[in-house]
Amino acid sequence: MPHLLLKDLPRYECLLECAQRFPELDPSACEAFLHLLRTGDEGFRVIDAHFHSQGLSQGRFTVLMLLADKAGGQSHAFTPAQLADMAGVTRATMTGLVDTLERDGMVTRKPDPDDRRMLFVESTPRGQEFLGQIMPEHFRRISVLMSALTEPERRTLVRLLGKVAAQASLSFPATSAAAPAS
Amino acid sequence: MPHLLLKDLPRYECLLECAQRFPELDPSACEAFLHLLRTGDEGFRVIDAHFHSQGLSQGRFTVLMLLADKAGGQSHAFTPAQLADMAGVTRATMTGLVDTLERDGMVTRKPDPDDRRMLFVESTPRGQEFLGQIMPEHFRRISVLMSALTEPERRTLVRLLGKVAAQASLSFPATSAAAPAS
DNA sequence: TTGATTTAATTAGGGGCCTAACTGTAAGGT
DNA sequence: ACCTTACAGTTAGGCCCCTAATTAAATCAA
Repeated sequence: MPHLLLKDLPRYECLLECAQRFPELDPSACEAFLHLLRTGDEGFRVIDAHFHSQGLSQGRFTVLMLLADKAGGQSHAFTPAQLADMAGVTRATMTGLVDTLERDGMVTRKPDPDDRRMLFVESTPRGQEFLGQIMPEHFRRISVLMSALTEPERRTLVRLLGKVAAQASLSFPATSAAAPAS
Repeated sequence: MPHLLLKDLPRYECLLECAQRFPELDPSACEAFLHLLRTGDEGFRVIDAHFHSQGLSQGRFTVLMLLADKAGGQSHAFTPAQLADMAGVTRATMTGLVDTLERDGMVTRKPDPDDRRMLFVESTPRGQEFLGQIMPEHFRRISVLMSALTEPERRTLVRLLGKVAAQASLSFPATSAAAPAS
C-alpha cells in the first residue's frame, strides 16, 4: 500500500556516492523527494489505520464524504460517473466501492426516471450517522499529526508543497498516464 | 493506488464551514495535511508512471535497488526475510515480488547450503543492466520535480516534513497497526 | 530418539485498484 | 424505421498488497 518501500531512508552520503555513478542524481532533490514520499506515507498510515479499525477504506470513506457534502445532514445524490470523476478513480472502481457500501447499507442506488442508463447514489441515514461518528477521530488525528508545526510553518509547508505539485502537473501531466513516445 | 482520493482539494472556506460542525477540525492542520497527501501522490504518480512504462512496479523496483546496493556492478544477496524487512512489506508479499522478478529473469533464488529452510535472492546481470537503464530517467524525473524548489527551500521542506513524520511515529506508532484501546 | 517449539518460505484467500471488454440505453443521420 | 455512434454502468481478469494457515527444516528438551 505505501508509495515508498523503504523502511529507512538512505543516508545523504549514500546519495552522494550514488550520484557519482548517476550524474542525473541531484542529491538534495532526491533527499527532499524521499522525505516527501515517506511523510506522505506516514500521514496516510495514521488515518488509514483509523479507517481500517472501523471497517472502512480510503475509497469508501471518500465516497461517503462526497455524498455527505451538504451540511444539515441531507445527502447529495451523484451518479457513479460523477463520483468517479470527483474521486479520481475509474468508473469500474467506483462500481466496486458503491457495491461494498450498498452491501453495508451505507448508500443506495436509485434509478434515474429520465435516463434508464443512469442511476443516482445516495447516502443512507445509517451512512450519514456512521460518517458522523468517524469524523471527529479523523480530524483529531490530523490535528495531532500537524501539531508538530506552528501556523507559519504550516503555511510554508503548504506553499512549498504547492510548488512541487504544480511542477508535477506541469512537467508530467496526468492525462494518458505514461506517454513516453513522441 | 493514490492515498488521497480527491481530484480537487476542498477550498479553505469549505474547511472553515466544516469546522463549525466538527470542533475537532483544525482548518490549517487539515489544509496542510491534504496538501501533503496530494503532493506525495503526485510525486509518486510521476515516478510510478515511469516504472509502469518499463513494466516495473514500485515493489519490484525497490527489490532490484536493494539487491544492487553495492557499487561496482556486483549484486548483494539477501534472504526474502531480509528484503521484506528492508522494504517494509510482509514476507508473503516479498515472495510474490521475487516470483515475478525471477519469472522475468531479473533475480535468482539460490539455496543456502547450511540451512535448507533459507535461500538467497540475487540480482542477475540482466537485472543489473535493466536497473542501470532505468535509473537515469528516474533521477531525472525527481530532479525536474524538485527543480520547483531552491536549495534553501528544499532544506526547509525536509525539516518540516521530518517534524511531521516524527510526530506520526511518536503519536501513532506503526507497530500493531490499529491499536485503539489503550 | 522422540516430540515440542521456533523460524523460513510459501500458499490460500481477500480487498482495492487498474484496463479492456461487454450490456443496455439514448441520440443522430439517412 | 433503421443503423451507427456515443455513453451509462457493469463484468472479467490482472497486479499488488495484506492476513492467516501451511509446509519444511532447524533447535532444544526430555
